Amino acid sequence: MTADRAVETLSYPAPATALDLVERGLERGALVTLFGTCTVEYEGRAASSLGPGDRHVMLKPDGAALVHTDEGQQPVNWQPPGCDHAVALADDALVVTSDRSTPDEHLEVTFETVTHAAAFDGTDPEDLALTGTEADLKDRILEDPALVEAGFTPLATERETPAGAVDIYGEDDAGRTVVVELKRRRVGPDAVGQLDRYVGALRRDLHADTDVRGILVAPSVTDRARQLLAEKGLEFVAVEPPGR
Amino acid sequence: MTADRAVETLSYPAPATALDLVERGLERGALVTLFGTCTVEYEGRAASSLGPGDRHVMLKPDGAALVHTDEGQQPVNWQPPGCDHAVALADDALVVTSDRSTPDEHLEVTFETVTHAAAFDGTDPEDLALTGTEADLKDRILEDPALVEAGFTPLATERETPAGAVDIYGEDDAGRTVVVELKRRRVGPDAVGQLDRYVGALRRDLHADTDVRGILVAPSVTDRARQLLAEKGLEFVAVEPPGR
DNA sequence: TTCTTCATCTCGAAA
DNA sequence: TTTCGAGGTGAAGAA
Repeated sequence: MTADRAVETLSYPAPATALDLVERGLERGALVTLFGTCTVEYEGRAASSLGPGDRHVMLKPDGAALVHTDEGQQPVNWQPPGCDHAVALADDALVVTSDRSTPDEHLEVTFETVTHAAAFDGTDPEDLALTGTEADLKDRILEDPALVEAGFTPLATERETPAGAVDIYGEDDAGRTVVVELKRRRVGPDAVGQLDRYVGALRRDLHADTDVRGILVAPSVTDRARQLLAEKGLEFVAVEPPGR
Repeated sequence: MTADRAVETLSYPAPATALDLVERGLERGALVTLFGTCTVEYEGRAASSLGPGDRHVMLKPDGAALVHTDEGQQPVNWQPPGCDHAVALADDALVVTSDRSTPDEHLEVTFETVTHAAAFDGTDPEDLALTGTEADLKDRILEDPALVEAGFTPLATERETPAGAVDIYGEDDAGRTVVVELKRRRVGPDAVGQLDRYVGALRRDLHADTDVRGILVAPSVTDRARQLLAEKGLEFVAVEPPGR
């Protein structure tokens, strides 16, 4: 990048002109965007084809590629970070490709018209500070175990079992083993199945005379999940994640 | 939009000038992008804060908002479709907000410097044609049920049970009920739990003398999932999804 | 690398 | 509207 120009743009460029901007942008580690009429082909874990339309393409210096239409939060096509971007001319069309291996994946965007091209140079030193996650809910429970039930004593977090790591492992006031599974939001049947796997694994792992209780801690449960909890002999306690 | 200008751009605009472009762009249903130094605050299902840095902001006419850094496939902050975008000036800073209710969510991007602003007008009449999905795998099995096992007869798809809909419901050559759960990729313990829920629900639903087999059909399984299958008395058959 | 689980998951379909 | 499961899920942390 040049020190005095953090952005370089072109409107209605000739394909060769756009090619030059994109090539130089990728070369210097800029974030490159294109808007125009294009088709998109993808082949890799699956395969897709997208006919002509106006879309926004973003090529990131870390190798990520995103193709956005004017609708939806998710890109219509993409490539994850670590891909190699390339740009070329084919029959007067600008062709952008992004490839990777393991797994082999190929994305190809062919612009019949480039409406706009840009290369942005910038830095972002900041990390996102996020609250209200499952980790925050765990901290809240550990600070005040009575939120689960009076007399509950946490003994370990992320305790390993043959079925995976338990969110909070502890015991109740009668000395019975307690497995707590945490969810930051309303839960369905999948979370019950997860808790049941941990409880089952611990029942097999510990001595046969050990009683194991399973408690699902979340803001709320669906009807089907509640029924499943009853069938499996598991419990539910309503707790909101902190941080609003 | 004007018929002869499908894109409108500004480089290093004064805040008031950028405000004007963004307001008009949102008004006419254009896709609006901004690049510059900004801070981002979010509050809703969770809450987050992001200090100053250079980011790319995209406002879609359907109400989606995306904030991208130069790294990662996922936006660092976002708002789903259906939100109301607004833009304003505050102390000579350009402030972009995006709000929705149910749930109440608020996103606020404050630009200390706007490097670039653009409004794109376009249309996208095409739908993505995707192959290699679970639906394609289902079609493949229905065309050739012997891929599951010789003598397997599909009787229904999406058959409802108290635990949810079964991918393929059928019977084997001995007349036993068979529940097939399909996955387009290598499966872990979660898929086994899902199949087990369906099998359990059907065992309760059908007469007690009915034997119910559960078969997981996927390209491959993890070790832990295979062990879980054995514990639950469930089966696995390796089948690749078609397409490619 | 693979495995496992979380996610402001998103998205679509069905009830 | 809520519920449920798929997704080219992505991303993080651990083995």
